[in-house]
Amino acid sequence: MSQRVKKSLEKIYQRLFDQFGPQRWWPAKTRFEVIVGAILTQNTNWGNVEKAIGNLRAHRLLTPRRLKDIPAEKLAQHIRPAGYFNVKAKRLKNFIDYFYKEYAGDISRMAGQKTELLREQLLSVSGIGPETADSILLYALDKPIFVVDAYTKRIFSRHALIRSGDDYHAVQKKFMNHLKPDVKMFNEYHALVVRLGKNFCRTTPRCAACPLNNISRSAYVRSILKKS
DNA sequence: GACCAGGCACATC
DNA sequence: GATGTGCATGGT
Repeated sequence: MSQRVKKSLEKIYQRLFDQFGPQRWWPAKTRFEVIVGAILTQNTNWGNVEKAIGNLRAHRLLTPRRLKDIPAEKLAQHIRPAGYFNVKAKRLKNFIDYFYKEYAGDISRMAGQKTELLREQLLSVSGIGPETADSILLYALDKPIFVVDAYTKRIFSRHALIRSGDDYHAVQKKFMNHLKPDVKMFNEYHALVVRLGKNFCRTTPRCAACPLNNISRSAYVRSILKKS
């Protein structure tokens, strides 16, 4: 473990938190709703997901039992605004099948299981990849897992804390090897990265208003940039 | 009208 | 193992 990386990751977290404050993720009423949202938000703007969730709520479909009983084709029509509605309907049904098979549709029972086992199980469900699995673990089940997304890769490679070619697991390891496993902090950290990514770091490498501006000029980053 | 958004599975080379 | 493609809506 590198002390400099640890310092940088902690400093960036602090800077983002000071700038944006607590993000209060995940925006959902129940843990089950978090899981539904995690699948619906794949490659999709959150506003569209809210519309789909609104439809599900209006039709009283936001329970494991109701989603178990509804056919995928019918479910797809309710979640249209979230995009990819046919594949996402199947993915929700795939999760529900697993959820009943392993935990009888009981979220508390699921939450009582070990993180590593849960992650393995979630990844075996067709339609749940690393980011969705980790979002479920962290935001629905309160497991200390760091969620990586496209923003994380873009922002932290620009700040030379990861390599641009690093895969999901490599990036996740970087964070988890250098930060204490803290559910509340991991929760905020990922949400803050998304917040930053939405507002800054879109196209230009560095913009003047970015809260991380002078962090990227740290001695550590300078030394990395010099080498490359 | 192009481009993007809190991915993933599958085909092809 | 790397790279390409389909899936689809709604906002900017």
